[in-house]
Amino acid sequence: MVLNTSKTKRKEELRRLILDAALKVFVEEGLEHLSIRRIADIIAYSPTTIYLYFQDKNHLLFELCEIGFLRMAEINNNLTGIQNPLERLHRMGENYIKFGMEHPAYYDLMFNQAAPMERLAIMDNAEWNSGDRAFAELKEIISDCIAQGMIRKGDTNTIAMAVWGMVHGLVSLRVCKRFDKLIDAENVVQTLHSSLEWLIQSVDITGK
Amino acid sequence: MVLNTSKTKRKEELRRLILDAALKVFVEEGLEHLSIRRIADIIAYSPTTIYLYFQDKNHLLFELCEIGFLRMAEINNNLTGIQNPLERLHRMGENYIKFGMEHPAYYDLMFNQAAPMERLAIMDNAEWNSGDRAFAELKEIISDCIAQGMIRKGDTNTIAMAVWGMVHGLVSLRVCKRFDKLIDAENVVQTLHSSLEWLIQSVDITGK
DNA sequence: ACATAAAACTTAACACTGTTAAGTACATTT
DNA sequence: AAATGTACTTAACAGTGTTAAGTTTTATGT
Repeated sequence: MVLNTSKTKRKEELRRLILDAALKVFVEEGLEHLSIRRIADIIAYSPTTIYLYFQDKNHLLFELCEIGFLRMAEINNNLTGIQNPLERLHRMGENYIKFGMEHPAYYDLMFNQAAPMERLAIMDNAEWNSGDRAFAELKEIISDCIAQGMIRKGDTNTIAMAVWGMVHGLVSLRVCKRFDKLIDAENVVQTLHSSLEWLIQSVDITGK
Repeated sequence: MVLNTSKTKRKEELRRLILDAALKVFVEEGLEHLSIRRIADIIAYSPTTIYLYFQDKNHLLFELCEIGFLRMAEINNNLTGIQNPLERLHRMGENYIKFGMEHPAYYDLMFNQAAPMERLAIMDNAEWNSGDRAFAELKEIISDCIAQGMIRKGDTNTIAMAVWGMVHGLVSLRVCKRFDKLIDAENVVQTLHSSLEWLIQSVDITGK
């Protein structure tokens, strides 16, 4: 069967229209205001039409997640050129923080919300390609760090989880507003970066 | 005005009954199944009665959070007796993981969900006592670690955020099921502990 | 003991939510 | 021109948080 006929093209166009509308709402007004009916209003179709293009809301949210991962990959383009793997790791963390601060709605959806993952959980043979790719990239940098004796040795998966965890924790607590009543509001983002720096320097074993 | 009259006592009793029912539902069936009407059914009152005891659902969820913090504090009772502050920190992290694994619904509510924090955000003079207490305890341990030259020096707030972040990140990603498609399911919890161990040992500067 | 006042609770409704079964309008094919 | 198939809509179901208004129960003062 031939793809990219004018039929499938028109199908793809409306699909994209739905995603764009969804994106607009949840970026500008937050995930709690993103409803099927709201999307339908914007694109001037009936709510049920959306179900002809997405199995259910979780599937739609998963697609928004995927778009988020693309945006995140874009930000990580500035890693090329940094030879020192620990510096790469640091910069990757900085990018992670930057992404979380600039796109809190995306971040929440990609790493905190249950909905998008439920799509994956249901069909248990499905793979999480975006997650896999990002995690593999992280593991490669960590392998390099170990190979060059820059961080403590250990199982790559274990360290990758540790490093991902430590950066995600900072961003997640910020996005979920857990620092708001504990840390002076003006300094939170600055302190986020300081925290990452402290962690990277603590993990660095060169010259110790 | 005298407190604890039979009037206020009966008020407190139903209040407690509501919280207990809410707790039962959200622990056994998850936060997404916790509705005002569901609680009302269990306690055999009309849904609107709940609004005589809680301003809105966010306030109720905040109270559940507070109960969660009490449970967490209980788990941390095993810290007394550990003199070495870095060991205390490690154990505190272990407790954090344990709590997250045993009470994922609580954990999600306490650290990921927006709803309970919105109660605090609205009335901007309100303090987050549970959070303050836990954060202060963490900062004290970190002060001790610094004083005894066990971790890199730095601003206490910065390091407290870093340490909280690194443990929360691990637990949060697990509770939000972000490891499920990346790490072998049987080993996740074990790897969580290994990751924490790697982090603690990396942060430890004694004997370097 | 009884009228009055106050507290406790319920009914009915509003404005939403995701989702589905059934039906319509239109374009394409035979 | 009739039949098939695609694209889309209408109407409804079962659920959500929340509120205004009304009812019932309890407590109080005389």
